[in-house]
Amino acid sequence: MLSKKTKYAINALVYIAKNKNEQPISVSRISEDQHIPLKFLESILTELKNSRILNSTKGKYGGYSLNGTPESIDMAKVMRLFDGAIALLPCVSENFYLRCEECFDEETCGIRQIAMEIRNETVKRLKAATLTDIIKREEKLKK
Amino acid sequence: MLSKKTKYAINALVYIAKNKNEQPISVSRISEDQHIPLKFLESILTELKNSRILNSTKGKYGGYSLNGTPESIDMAKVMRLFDGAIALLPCVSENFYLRCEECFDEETCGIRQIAMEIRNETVKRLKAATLTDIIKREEKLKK
DNA sequence: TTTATATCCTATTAATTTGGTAGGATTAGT
DNA sequence: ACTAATCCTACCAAATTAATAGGATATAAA
Repeated sequence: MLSKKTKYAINALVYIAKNKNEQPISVSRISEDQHIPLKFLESILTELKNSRILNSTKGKYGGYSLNGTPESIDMAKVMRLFDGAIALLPCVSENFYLRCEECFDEETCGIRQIAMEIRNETVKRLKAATLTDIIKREEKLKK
Repeated sequence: MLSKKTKYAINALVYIAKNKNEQPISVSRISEDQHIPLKFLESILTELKNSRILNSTKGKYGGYSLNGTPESIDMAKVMRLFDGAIALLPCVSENFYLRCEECFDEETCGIRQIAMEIRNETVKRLKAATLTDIIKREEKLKK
């Protein structure tokens, strides 16, 4: 399951991407439009900024804008930032590898192999899910 | 991520499946062999029994045995029992559907569609991961 | 230079989930 | 009766998740 943080983050990013020709967008505006608790959203956007997914400008008329193109920001990136590993088992995680404690021999573990296949498939799809892709899908669904 | 409960459950089930020609297998034996805390395992096996995945026989020489064939028990079933939904979003869960609170219109939600595709793929693979399949994979990997 | 409106920073808290224990009642084979 | 097993109810501790509080700092415009 995605955490609320990740969902909020993706919603906020999509929102910013949709309005990216405008000025930087303020936390309070996103908070109201997307019904995300203000202070919570603030901390989320700070994290996104710290990991260089967003830019920020301070002061009046300031706010947040995408750092890269909407094609360069995908769900895998956001999930990993807020929820950590995507894999079902830590021992098959690309970015957050940990040995499974209860596992005797990693190399011959049956469920590990399955978890690895699922991770490959899932990561592939999450990486394809860029902001652009998400917005395109929404437009198609609206017809 | 799979919870420890799910991992313990799968390990225990695989263990029982491997020794299924023997008498029913006791919690304490599985606990020792698989390094799973006794009382915790007890509660896990009780849940597996309540949902008819295991049979139990009480009293001396009692213990647990598979209720169905090892082909009929798969990871999807076990995961759903202990961790709930497999899907990344509650609104695409087959067995634990819940409306996404922050979502305005489910029908036109871009990330929902992505989550649905991932769920389909993941569930397919988890259902294929029966006890038999897991054991076969382990045997292959051991060579 | 004041004011309005932003982000930034540090800390704290509340709620939920996860992982695990404790202690005894009940059942059944020898 | 004894032994070894499941069953049952309750409890607890640690970790994670979801937020809130309160102010410091920066910036554009009046």
